[in-house]
Amino acid sequence: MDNNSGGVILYVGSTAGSSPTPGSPPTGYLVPSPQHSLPSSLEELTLTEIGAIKPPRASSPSSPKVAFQFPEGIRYPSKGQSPPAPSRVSAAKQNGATGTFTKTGGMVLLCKVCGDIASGFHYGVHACEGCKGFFRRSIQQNINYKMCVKNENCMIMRMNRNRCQHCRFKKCLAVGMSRDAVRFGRIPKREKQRLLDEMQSYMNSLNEAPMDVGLSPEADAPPSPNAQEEEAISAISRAYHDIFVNGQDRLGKPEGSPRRGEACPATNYNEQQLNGSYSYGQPYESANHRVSSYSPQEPPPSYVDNGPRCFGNEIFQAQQASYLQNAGRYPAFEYGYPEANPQRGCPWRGTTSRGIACPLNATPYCSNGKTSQQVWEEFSQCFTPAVKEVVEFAKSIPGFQSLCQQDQVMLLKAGTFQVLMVRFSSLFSPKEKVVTFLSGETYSLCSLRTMGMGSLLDAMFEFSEKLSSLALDAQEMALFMAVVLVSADRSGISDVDAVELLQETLIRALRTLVTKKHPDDSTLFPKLLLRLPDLRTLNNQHSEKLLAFRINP
Amino acid sequence: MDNNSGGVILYVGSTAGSSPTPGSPPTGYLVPSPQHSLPSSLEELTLTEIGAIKPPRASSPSSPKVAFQFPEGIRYPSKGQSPPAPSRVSAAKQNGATGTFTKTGGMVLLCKVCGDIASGFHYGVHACEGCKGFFRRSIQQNINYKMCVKNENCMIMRMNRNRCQHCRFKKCLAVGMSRDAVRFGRIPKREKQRLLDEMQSYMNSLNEAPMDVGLSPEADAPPSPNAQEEEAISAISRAYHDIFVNGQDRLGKPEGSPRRGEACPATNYNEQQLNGSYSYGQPYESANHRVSSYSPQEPPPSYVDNGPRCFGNEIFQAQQASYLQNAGRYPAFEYGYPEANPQRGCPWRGTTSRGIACPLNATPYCSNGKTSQQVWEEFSQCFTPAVKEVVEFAKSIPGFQSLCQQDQVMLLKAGTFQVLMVRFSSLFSPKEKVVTFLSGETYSLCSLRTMGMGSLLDAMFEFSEKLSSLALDAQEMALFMAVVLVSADRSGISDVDAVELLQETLIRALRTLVTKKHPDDSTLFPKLLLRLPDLRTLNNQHSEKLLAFRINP
DNA sequence: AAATGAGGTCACGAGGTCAT
DNA sequence: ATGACCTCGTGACCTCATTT
Ligand SMILES: [Zn+2]
Ligand SMILES: [Zn+2]
Ligand SMILES: [Zn+2]
Ligand SMILES: [Zn+2]
Repeated sequence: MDNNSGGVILYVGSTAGSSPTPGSPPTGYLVPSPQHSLPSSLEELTLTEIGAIKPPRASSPSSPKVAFQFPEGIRYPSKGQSPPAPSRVSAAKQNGATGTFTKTGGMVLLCKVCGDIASGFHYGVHACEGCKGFFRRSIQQNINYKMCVKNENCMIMRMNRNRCQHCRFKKCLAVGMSRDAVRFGRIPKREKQRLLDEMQSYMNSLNEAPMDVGLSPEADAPPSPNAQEEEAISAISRAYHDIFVNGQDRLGKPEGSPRRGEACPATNYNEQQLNGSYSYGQPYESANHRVSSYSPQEPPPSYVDNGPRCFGNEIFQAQQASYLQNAGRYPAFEYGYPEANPQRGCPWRGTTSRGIACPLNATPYCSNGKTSQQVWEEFSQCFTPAVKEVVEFAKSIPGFQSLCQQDQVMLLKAGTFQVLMVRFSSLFSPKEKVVTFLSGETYSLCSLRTMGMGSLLDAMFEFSEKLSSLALDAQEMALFMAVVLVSADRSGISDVDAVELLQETLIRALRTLVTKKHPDDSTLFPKLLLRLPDLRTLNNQHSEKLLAFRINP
Repeated sequence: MDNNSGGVILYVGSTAGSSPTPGSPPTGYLVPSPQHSLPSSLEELTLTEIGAIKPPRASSPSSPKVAFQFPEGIRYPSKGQSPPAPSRVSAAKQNGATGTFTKTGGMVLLCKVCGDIASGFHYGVHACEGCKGFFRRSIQQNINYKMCVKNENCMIMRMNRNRCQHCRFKKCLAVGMSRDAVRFGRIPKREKQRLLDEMQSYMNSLNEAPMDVGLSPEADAPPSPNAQEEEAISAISRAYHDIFVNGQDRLGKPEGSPRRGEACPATNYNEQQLNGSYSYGQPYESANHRVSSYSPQEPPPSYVDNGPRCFGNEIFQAQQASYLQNAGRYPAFEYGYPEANPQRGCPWRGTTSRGIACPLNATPYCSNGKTSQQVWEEFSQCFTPAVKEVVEFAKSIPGFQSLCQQDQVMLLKAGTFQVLMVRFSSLFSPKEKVVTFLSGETYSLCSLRTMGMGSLLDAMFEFSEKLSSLALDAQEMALFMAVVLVSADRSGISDVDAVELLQETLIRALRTLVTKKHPDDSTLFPKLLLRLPDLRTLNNQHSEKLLAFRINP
């Protein structure tokens, strides 16, 4: 891959940059710069901001913004500069390393020596300002750096490049820096084209075969954030489709065969942990036994994704999809549940006995004989099959399985209800205040209210209304669900940082996606995020309701 | 993390381009650079404070040194740059008492570890020569300082920084010093500019002059759609400052006279509605008689604070901040240590009887005789004053008073705790797991835990950590608080649309602000929004905790 | 003319020094 | 052991030669 020209291609993107123009109207996430008209031609590609971690630097207001992201990741101070002049783009930089880097047709290159952002092609190699200066100094005064205190094999990275001059210089030479490798003047057209092609194919390869992970020639090239996003988007979209849309049929089956084989690597949560009587919902009080002493767990936040790889971006027409697809597909009995099986169409249809258990079926006449508590308990039970799907879906989120088991379980406990709420929100029809079942039957809010779920139902309707007004498509819905899951309450999470990291990645991916699909509506993304608090509250209300019934039937 | 490297910015006078003659008195403030004119009074004030801060520096009593011009930060001297101001300022050094510290565009930064004047950005943090050297020595020879003789929670300040190496080193790490965080080379313009802007906005917020925002020459007067945003930003920033910063002193007083008169227009909520035993917290169950089980009550938030002092972030680093602000006000000894004088500084100080009621004082020894419930109840009561401030703050949010009274009340009920959580989050020091009071005392999580607030406290710490990592400045904090308020649960809201509209406006304003201040960090805005779900959960946990005590003391 | 990198410049901070 | 100073390597920016 990158080779000769040295340097790792990081990002590119022709989507509108999301970095809001500083000072300019806020609306804009994305808003491509005015003067840059888009394009197809290579040269036109503008760097987009990657939503990344701390990235983009916006230059002067009108200039095309650039963004890039940083590979390494943990934290860095930002920096950057903003030259009024269009040509040289100055990027922001994170930690101390940075510079004005050039954007070659929309890509950011990394320093071949230390991985920092390259400012150009120096001494024959794409290098950052720091390494460039270091190399210059090294050859000018013929220095004799003092021997390496270690084994002469120090890893040279942005953060530690100054710790061993000996090894840094060695690395410089190793990657090919040389006084006579200099190239003057502007980049030859064909060279530029070559770079672009390379990038192009690199990007493509990411889509087709996400196995990039270790392929980078230089060990130090972290996966570009963008690639990460793309992968997350496609992996999650696919999982969504496979599991929630196509997989519908499996809903309720006692045992599920691993998704599509490959999609479901290994992990099997302890039945004790996540099963049986699910009590998703904020694990508060209960799960909190973690109290004082923190649990030891130390799962490495390593990232690598195992998830299924993506394919393309087809656009599924979401909710309706599953709705339609499943109609008439489930044999009622499959949901074997307590009582029998009442209505058709209801996702948890099989779970309930004739109009009893499934709360959604809880129309007045259905509540015969059962106490509210029973109904509620069953209500929860009904979700068992759907819960399993959520678990599968979770597993397919790139990075989710890298979390330690405990954390995976905690997130699922706290987030499953929320994910399901999103998933089934289309069943609520806010306008008419009715719940529509797969069977096509509808129940009015009023009738359901008699079950004692008044406020919860009101809130659910409200939520559904807001969500549906956003009119998300399947891909967006999928990403959003993933975000919802990893945004669940962190109580009981042992490695919060790892979760946050994952969350950040997914949020970024969501923004990228939403921004791409609705470049004209910059409010969509924030609106989506604002649904999260509502979901938490819904989750709490649900948990409480359940608890209330248990304590005080 | 990152940039803000932390540190307290102190503004010091500015002389137009006159590089301070070393040794010469700083008198020369004034003549602010063309575009930046700051109130001279302010400058003087600051200078004074500096003097106060470094008192012992015996020798040169008159050493408030430093003066500079406001950096040319804005204009790029394209050609021969002529840095009028010598970068390295050697402060008065007559007797040998001196220090070289850098003045970044007219401001002096304080050591994040001990509060002394910082000499630069060392190991990733603004630190003084002493702490820098101390940290260097600590990591070079891997030292094992002997255990702290106290509770490992020694306050580290200039005067006593050498008393406990263990705690000093701990503090160094806590504030982020690390070999991996070093930054070499010159400060990127961007960052410098950012610091300046922050200071600027801080200065502005100090002034009443709300309209500062765009004093820039060309600032377009035409009311753009952003006008609304701009207005919201300045109105809210001002209110924040007036109410939470200046008004601090009133905290804890049983009764408060209306803020600064004007700030408190008219509206007075029915005492019955929002008063006495506040029950902010999610109004769910309660507010709407909807539903079944739970009894409504909600308690108060818990925390404490002390105050005032923290403003945002970069600008004032909590403890130092209070240190600074109070300088000259309190007899120096007050800052002493834990043992010193417990009470002062605690906001609800006045509300409680000696060391009893204030939950934060609820260290084991304080909880004498009281039941947990009592403590909690009183704890809640303590917030009465702070709650009133939130009400005032709410009223000053453009558009808030346009909502119907009921909705205003509902939002306040559901959102006050959350606003307070944000407001006082700086009192929690996640790293050390302690809560710091104005008095300088810190209470460990452990001791507070004995009060039975375990999980809630854990969550609060977690939240504080996340929030502080975003390093918001005062303006951002203000806007965020406004957003938090209007993003509270909507249960019981009669005109949801109106609230949503207001929310949207505020969100937009927040984004504009954040984007303008951190053009290089596009993830900040989403990160902020992601705090909302956490706040909801915190709110619920809090409500529950309170309820639990009431039901089962 | 525009693009682009070698070199130079000098603001800055890591480390070392040494009086205290 | 501390911390005020000092030295020198770094790297953000700039200028200018070279090439398209
Ligand atoms: Zn490099
Ligand atoms: Zn080495
Ligand atoms: Zn210090
Ligand atoms: Zn100590």
